[in-house]
Amino acid sequence: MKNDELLCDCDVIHADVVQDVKNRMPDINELYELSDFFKVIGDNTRTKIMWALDEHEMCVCDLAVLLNMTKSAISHQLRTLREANLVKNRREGKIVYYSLADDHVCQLLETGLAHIREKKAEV
Amino acid sequence: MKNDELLCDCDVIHADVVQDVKNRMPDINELYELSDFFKVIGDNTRTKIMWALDEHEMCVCDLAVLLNMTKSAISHQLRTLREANLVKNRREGKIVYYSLADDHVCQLLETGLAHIREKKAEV
DNA sequence: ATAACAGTTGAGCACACATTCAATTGTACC
DNA sequence: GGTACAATTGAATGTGTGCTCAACTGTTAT
Repeated sequence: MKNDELLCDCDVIHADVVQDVKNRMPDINELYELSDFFKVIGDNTRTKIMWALDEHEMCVCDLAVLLNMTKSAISHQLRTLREANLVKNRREGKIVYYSLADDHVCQLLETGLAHIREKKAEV
Repeated sequence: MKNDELLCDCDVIHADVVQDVKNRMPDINELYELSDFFKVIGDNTRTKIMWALDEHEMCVCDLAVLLNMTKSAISHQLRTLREANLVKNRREGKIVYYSLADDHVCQLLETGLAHIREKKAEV
């Protein structure tokens, strides 16, 4: 079976460039992890949670009140964020406090926001 | 109708913190744009396209060959990237060449990759 | 022990979205 | 004009995922 020919429906135009780029591309699995990582950030609820936690550590209830959502919904999203190493938590009795994992995270958000504002200003 | 009470299923625990964070949160619409922006980056195909374009400007056919996908699929994704101001293009005869919109984009990807590698090293 | 409540979890549903397929546009060459 | 091909587009399909709902866990206090 010639899978390659079947999938791509065109002739190679710049074979040298393609080969060169192919050689220099990062590890394919790392790219998977990278897009998955950005996918986690790329959700409105999770973005709001992260901005909130950047201001102050909060418990699930606080976040639920702030964003006007159920504890369950918040908890599900916090789990996703935790698994992506974006937030960390600490338990104090019945209450679990969440905060951003590190400054890295906040920095990423700021850079993204800067990009948006910049592009808007250009028009 | 008391929508607030219906949605959030818990008592306020740290009312002062919640109020304080609420006051300092960025504009809600800007947060929407921000998460949408990261959502665009957070796709495996688009991530691969961006890394490729970071190495060299390429036409749709080149990308299709490189990633072993149809021109149509690539073109759809390029449109999404263009609308998010992540890539730009120039026409030369029949061929349209794509490249990254600016260094900003590459920087974001690098930061994300650094975060992943860092977290992996911690374990 | 048991009641109360913060938080978690799993299944199910509804919606979003990446790819496919088929048709169309834009440009170059004859 | 007509053909060839790069690229785009719209509709349809199938998969992924965010929220809901209900049940459950962990901790505190009586």
